[in-house]
Amino acid sequence: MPPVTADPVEVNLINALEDRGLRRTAARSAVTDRIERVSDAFTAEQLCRELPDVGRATVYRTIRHLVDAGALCKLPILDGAPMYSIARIEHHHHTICSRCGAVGEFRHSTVERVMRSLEKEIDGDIVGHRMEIFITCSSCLAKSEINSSSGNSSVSI
Amino acid sequence: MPPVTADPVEVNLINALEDRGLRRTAARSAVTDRIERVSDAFTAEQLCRELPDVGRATVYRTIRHLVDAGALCKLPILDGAPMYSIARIEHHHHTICSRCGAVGEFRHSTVERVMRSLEKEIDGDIVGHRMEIFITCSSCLAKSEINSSSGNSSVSI
DNA sequence: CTCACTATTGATATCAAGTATCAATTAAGA
DNA sequence: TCTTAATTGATACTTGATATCAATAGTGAG
Repeated sequence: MPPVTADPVEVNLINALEDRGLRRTAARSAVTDRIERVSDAFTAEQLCRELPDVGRATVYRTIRHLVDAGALCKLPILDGAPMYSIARIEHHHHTICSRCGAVGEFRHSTVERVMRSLEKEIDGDIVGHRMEIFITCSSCLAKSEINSSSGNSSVSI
Repeated sequence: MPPVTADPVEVNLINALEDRGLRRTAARSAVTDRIERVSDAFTAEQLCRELPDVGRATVYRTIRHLVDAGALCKLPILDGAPMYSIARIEHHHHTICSRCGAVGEFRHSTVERVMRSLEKEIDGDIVGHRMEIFITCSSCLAKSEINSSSGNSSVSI
């Protein structure tokens, strides 16, 4: 079964910054290039470690610009540093693997229908919503099957 | 229109701690009593300020025990300190007023149905989900109506 | 191309939330 | 009451993130 996807948009983070009137600089390009190469969600500290020649302040500032531009999603992580992922599709929700932390995006019309039906029941005006689905992703499932068939039970949650 | 509610369970935080084999102490009672009196969501720092005679470490520890016991929900706030609210109903989602921060709980069977239909499409096993609805609550709506008709705009966000 | 001006950078200091430490205290069962 | 282990809280520390500000580097005008 394929992962749930929907209308991926072209990702060009440095352009997203220029569209907001920000200059194209070496430091910003280094940050956006790196983010585009990371397939998973990442933390700010992680980026700082991978870009030792870019100052911490610049990494944090660039991330903030990208979130403001809507090019990055800040994921509502409960513990530890917040994580970010590229917003590849317009309005979407996230799947988060509770074992490896891999983040996926999905869009589902039923979620939007739920919102409309809730509108009648909620005591106030709905201005937005957010949904995360916690999963064990297929590669983690595969790993644990290998481990359990070999008698090795080293899966940590 | 009434707020959405569902089967409120009796809340007794100190008992929730005792059920987990933790002692009933003056400091813990002070913390749980305070939490039970707070109607809204709160932060750890807020509790510390309101309980100057209880050590910070104890406040943080007690909150963690309550979350572990399932008696408190840790809300996934994107910016600033995480907030906590009493888990009054079994499995539920949250409404968060984006103006005043008031947190409500709701349960909706359609959300559960969405999960079941997504199960077929997601690339992995679903192990949990979370949903937050951002609203402007009825009292904030009322305030802004009063202000716009009287010209007084003292609403603070 | 050069100049002038402003945005940007990044080392550093600082802030804020939260945790670890550990000696003193206290709850609770024998 | 006594004993023992749990609990407390002052303090130091860790971590994530922001503020400051002098030095640097884009960019548009001339």
